[in-house]
Amino acid sequence: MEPLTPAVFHILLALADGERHGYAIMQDVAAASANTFRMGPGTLYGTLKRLLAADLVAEAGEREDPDMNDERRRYYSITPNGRQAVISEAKRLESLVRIARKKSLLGVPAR
Amino acid sequence: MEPLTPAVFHILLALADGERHGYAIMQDVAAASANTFRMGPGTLYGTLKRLLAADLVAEAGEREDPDMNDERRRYYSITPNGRQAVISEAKRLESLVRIARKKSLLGVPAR
DNA sequence: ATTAGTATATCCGTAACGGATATAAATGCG
DNA sequence: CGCATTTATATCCGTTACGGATATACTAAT
Repeated sequence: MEPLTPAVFHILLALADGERHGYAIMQDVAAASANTFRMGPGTLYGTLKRLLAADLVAEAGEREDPDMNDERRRYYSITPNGRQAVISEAKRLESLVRIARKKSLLGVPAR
Repeated sequence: MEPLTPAVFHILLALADGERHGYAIMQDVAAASANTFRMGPGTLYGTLKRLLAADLVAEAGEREDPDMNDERRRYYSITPNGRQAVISEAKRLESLVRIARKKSLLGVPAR
């Protein structure tokens, strides 16, 4: 199944620490990439649909929070399969970065 | 232009430290990814053609080495544009890995 | 009330992937 | 030598994914 496409990886990464609705994922991705990677609605909802079918993401139950309850929102959470997929993709990327560093394409490791 | 597709990134990474012919790139990629990522000839030569058109890669002159001179081989080298593209893509990946680490998807930084 | 922002969804053209296939030269080996 | 395998490049084409445009409608702010 790997490697994951950038869109898939970004979505799973956004969901890794808690469920989110679609629009929030879009904002998260834009923020996380410092606006380097812009994911339009076509990509987002299309990808989300595929992720649901592949059981990497599941639709979460309604928010119980009485206030922040926008009827329109649909919440998504990452599945065990999805978590496993992000992890192994993250490891793959890590090893690519390591190779890039070995070839002097990157500076001192920043963390 | 970014993000780069995995195929593009792998090819540029393979060319980053010296020119190579197509088949050698394929082997390099397989080795670098520990056979995680297999790039068939369709992807390789198709992508190479696009990279040539985009001026990220250029066809290098003939090998002067008299021995290892397989007439069939076509050698490719990375262009300044190509180098700049791998570098910024590598930085992008680095920052994604950093985010993944922040979300506890990765273990202790290995280097 | 009207505008801007939030939120989801589909359509569809384009680009990219990637397996299959073709071709042929170089190499290894019994 | 003769033959199989590996090396090497190339194209074709079906399938998938991306991503801009568009549509719809609810919410929030002034």
